[in-house]
Amino acid sequence: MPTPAEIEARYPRRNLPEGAKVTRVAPSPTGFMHVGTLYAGLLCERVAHQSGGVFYLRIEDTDQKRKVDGAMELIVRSLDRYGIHADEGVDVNGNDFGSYAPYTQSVRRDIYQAYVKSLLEQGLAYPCFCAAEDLDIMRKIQEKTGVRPGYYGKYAKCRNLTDEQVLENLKAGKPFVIRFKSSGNYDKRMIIKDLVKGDLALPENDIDVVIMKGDGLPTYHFAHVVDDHLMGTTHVTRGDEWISSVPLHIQLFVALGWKAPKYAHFAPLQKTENGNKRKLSKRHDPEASLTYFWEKGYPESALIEYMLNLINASFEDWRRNNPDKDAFDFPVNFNKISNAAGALFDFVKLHSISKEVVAKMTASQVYNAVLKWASEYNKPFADRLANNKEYVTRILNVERNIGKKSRKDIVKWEDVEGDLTYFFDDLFTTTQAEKMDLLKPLSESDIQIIANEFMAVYNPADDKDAWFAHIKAIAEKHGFATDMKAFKENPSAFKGNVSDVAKVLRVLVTGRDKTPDLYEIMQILGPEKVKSRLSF
RNA sequence: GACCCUAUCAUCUAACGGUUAGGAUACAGCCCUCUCAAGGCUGGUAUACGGGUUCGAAUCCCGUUAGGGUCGCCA
Repeated sequence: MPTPAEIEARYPRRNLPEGAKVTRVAPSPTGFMHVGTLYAGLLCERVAHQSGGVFYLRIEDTDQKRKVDGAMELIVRSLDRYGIHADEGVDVNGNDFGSYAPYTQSVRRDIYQAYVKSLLEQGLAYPCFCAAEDLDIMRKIQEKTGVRPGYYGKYAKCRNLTDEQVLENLKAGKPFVIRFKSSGNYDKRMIIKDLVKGDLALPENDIDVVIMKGDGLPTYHFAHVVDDHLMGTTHVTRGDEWISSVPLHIQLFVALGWKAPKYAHFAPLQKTENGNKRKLSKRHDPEASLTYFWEKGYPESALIEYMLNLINASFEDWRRNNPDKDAFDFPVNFNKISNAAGALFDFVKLHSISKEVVAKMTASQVYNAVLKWASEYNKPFADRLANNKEYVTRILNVERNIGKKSRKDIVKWEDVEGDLTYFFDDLFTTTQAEKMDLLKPLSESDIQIIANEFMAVYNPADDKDAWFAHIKAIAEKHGFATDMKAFKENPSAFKGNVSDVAKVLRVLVTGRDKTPDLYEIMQILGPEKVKSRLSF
């Protein structure tokens, strides 16, 4: 086992310029990627890199029971996918890169143990032989008698075992854990400076927490302190469920003679249910998992922009003033994180952001993204896309005026297939009856006449104005208003207006009464398809 | 039960003792218009409640209520 001095020598203090921040994201390999991990990762990555510092990835796998195969890969790929790249950490195969390796806690066992040993020697820690059942009973008694539950003060039974007693237990082969011998006074408060929450007055920790478990691995508390010291983390960013542990963590830093990092605790993402807000839960909420967003095909940049918006509300203004900049250029600020009570994960807002993001993409960018999505989640659709690249790209280009007033109707890649149905004969399944239903007030013979007359004059070579002139002419001939103002002033004088005539063509050609620009649709479909759909 | 945190439109939030309480999203209406979008314009009973402090409170203090969190050999 190395000595603390040897370890310190192996992990020297980082030599970084003034103000450079070192942050990390530290997920557990449970096989579940929570959106909150992306949120934290994005925040930390931005803060570190915008300050000229270091962002690293650490795998917190001290709970071997929850470890899942392939989880490492999921973590790395997830972050990668959203453009969050660590300077140090592990790769998809779990291999380390960076000079503070290893970055997987279970591999750092001897490091933690060296420090545990040192605390033991200083009398700042002790072995505890209490069984889980004994602790349960103790807790129940405490609850019943109304005392604060926990292993502290007179309830810390193993705290004052003599060397002989300890030796005896060890000889008997009794399992044990190592506890920190706390000198804190619960009735005293300590001021904790938090970058997000401000100053907090928290009671000192007086609980003799477990720092090393029966399996020889550290608990989160101990691993956090040892790793963030050795790896030189300057800013610890994590969920605010950790706030009440900060006094303990500070205590541990002091006991080990180290300087504690700065802390930034953010509130977890919430959702509403039955009128109440609650934490997004991995058990109950599919949208808590990043895989949900992959399955639906939310553009990565949309989720990133949405998260930035939650991190700092000023992102919106920044985006409006910098429409063409990369979202990663947005300066993220700890102090402006104000989701004090926990922000609701708002899909309506995400959708609005996503529409903007997609509207800024070119048709071929959209095509590629949809194809990539479909290859994984909708194979038949992927084949169709691959076999009709130019055709689909043309379709996606309808009313796509980059930088100008572009259509904003695609939220996520999943939506695209449904918008394409009437461009393919085998997907175009609207029946004659359904069409007539959509055109309801008009009679079938009226519809037939309009269709026939349009077919007679339809020329694919016409430009849009000429095309529309035909529709107007038909409208006029049959008593439909061509002047909207005139129609509005006296609707009863007309059979309808031009839009009703256009609607006939729209429904016959597409099977829908709401579509993008009909002229462009006809151009893309080509005269053959247009004619066959207009004929009865 | 103890301790901690939080409370502004439906939602995310701005305001850090002086604003007609601002913006975005959503919603509604109007305009534009071959439909739908997009775009433009307009709109709405927001400072949880009750006390203080102050010339002046969303902002500071106290209490109430409501939410969230922690009290594990899980992180």
